[in-house]
Amino acid sequence: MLRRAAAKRQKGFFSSFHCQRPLSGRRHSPLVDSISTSIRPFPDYSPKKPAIRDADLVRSVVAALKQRRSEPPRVVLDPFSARFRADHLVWSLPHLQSDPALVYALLHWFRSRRRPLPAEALAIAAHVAVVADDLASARRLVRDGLISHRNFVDRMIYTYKYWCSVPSVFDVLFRAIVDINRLDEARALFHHLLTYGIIVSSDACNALLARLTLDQMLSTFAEFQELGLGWDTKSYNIIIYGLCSAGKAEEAHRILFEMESNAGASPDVISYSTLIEGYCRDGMLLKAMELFEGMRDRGLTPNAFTYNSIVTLLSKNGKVVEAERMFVEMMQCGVAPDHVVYTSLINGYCKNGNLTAVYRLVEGMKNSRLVPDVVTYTALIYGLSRTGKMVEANRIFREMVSKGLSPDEVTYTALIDGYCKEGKMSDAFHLHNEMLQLGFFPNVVTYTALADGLCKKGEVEAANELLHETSAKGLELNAFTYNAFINGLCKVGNIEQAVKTMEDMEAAGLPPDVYTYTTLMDAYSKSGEMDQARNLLREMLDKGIQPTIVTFNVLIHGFCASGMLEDGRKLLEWMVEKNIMPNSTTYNSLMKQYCIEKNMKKVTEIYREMCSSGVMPDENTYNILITGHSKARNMKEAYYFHSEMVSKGFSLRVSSYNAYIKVLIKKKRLTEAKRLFEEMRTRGLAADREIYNIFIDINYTEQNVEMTLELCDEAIEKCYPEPESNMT
DNA sequence: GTAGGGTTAG
Repeated sequence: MLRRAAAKRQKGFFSSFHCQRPLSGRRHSPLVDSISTSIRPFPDYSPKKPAIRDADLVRSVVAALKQRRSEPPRVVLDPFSARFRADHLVWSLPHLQSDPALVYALLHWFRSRRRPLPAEALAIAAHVAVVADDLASARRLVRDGLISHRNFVDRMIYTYKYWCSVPSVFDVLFRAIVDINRLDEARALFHHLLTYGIIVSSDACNALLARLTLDQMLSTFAEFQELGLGWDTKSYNIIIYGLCSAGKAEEAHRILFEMESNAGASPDVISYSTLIEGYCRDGMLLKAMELFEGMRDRGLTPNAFTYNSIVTLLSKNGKVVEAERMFVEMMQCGVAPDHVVYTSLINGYCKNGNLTAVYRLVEGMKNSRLVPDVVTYTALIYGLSRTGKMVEANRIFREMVSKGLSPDEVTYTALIDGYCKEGKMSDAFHLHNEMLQLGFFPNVVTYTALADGLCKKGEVEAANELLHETSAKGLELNAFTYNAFINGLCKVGNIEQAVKTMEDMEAAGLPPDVYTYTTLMDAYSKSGEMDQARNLLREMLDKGIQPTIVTFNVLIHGFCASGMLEDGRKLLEWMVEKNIMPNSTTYNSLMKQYCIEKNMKKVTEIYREMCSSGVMPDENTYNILITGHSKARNMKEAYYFHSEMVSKGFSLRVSSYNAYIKVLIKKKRLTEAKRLFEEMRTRGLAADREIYNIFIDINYTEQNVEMTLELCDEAIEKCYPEPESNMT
């Protein structure tokens, strides 16, 4: 009798829980509808029934929780602790369904008793949380469940129907699986849920998409779409980003076209900006600009990201004036440049060495109340370092630290490289040690800068040792590293070892590039081995590596210096054909050799060609022309170029002074000769013995005793090397 | 779901 009453009570107690809402998959695609015969219902849940004593305990616990909710759960629940098992927990949950806070409190207390939460309890609590729209709790519960129970997904499905859950619970589940990187499991869940007629949301699937490799991304995209998932704009953007990151901007562009014809997911600012960034990364400015205009035509306003990609590419290509034009346009269009865009432009001017513009932009940033961050400071330090302003670079470094910003390995490397470029290797290594002490890890870029610094000082052996240590640390040397080292070997005259290192480089999976070849060609050129240089050029071209202006200049210089002027000229023609515009260095090589061969007619011809190509003569050009014309006794030409040179603020070098002064004396232009001789002495430059002798004679003849003696002393000091002493 | 900083050749 008693047992029957208890049983009745028990039934009544548990039948108080009912599912009111219809259960179904939230979204049905046509495909899923068409195969709806294969959709199965969610399983029925048949929880184990409690015995009477258990039901009583559950009832007491539930009542206590509900009635004493203002008290700490521990105080309320601890008295039940000894008898309350995992089963009681599950049995309690139906009575707390409408009160998620109590569900969480009970679970929390149970776990605090160092008892593992059953998968079922976590699954039920997750359903309760999602139904109550408490997604943050749902995420935590699901994550817990997934990490601690292998069968958690099954439990979620098993409890779904009974707990009147909603399909979005599976979005939470799916995302959590993705978040813990169990990507295959996520994919399997997508398929499994389809059998219940549920399609995971595109938003949850996007999280999966973004974590896949490009190939998986593309196949999953196609596969899920086939299965009825309607991907959204964000999904397409992930694909565009994936393709662009793999250097496949053109394929990404096809995706954009696809979006434009697909009403469900039209491209937005991010789609365009991502693709523009992709083209910019590949250096395809025209394509990027085309898209930039294209997006505006479609009524999409470029944002700071969009502008930044273009500003960065222009800066990288040395077109910093155009970059700034873009920057100004951006402001005119009402898009406020942020600290990233400022940093990009600052970096552009730093590469350019234009510190005036850099400081102007820093002011602009301040006026816009934008705060420079580590990247901005690093760009500044880099700009100062590469223009040799190490004192100022250090000051900025300290300023950065005093503002609470921590330099990182990139900041340190910029500063270290500055010292290396100045040849101050002990300062560079001092900073390297400081980095280590502060717990920063120098990387391959840092070591490349250091090795290059050592190489430039001729300390190739030390560089070699450093690079071995670098490798021993597990850092992988890159093409920059090899090229710097090959250059070091070449500069100490060890071409053989340099070529061997190029082979090592290739063996290490780093194909020699245009820097490697140009370095070696330069070495062969300077040692007069033009056949070897030519062989390398052929090898490089066969590999499809395009020569740069530096490559051409190296070779033209080599051919000219070896007296092979015709080959030099042919290369000049060829570079123009290849649309690589020669610069003053190119023409200087040719003019210098024609001067040596005393063929001033050719020199003039090339000079005219240079001017008509719009290439401005540099200081070296004037020195070559003045020396050449002077030696050919063309005083008028020498005079003309000297005047022009002075007006441009360039200076003569010693050999040019000597040649020019000699021709002036020969042509009896003594006043001018004397003026230049004095100018030379003021600048501390040593004239030829011949010139000293002439001026000593003149002064002696004019009875300028004091001046005569002064010049004699000076001539002895500067033109007559002291005989080596045998006394030591 | 999109952007910025450091290393190599004349």
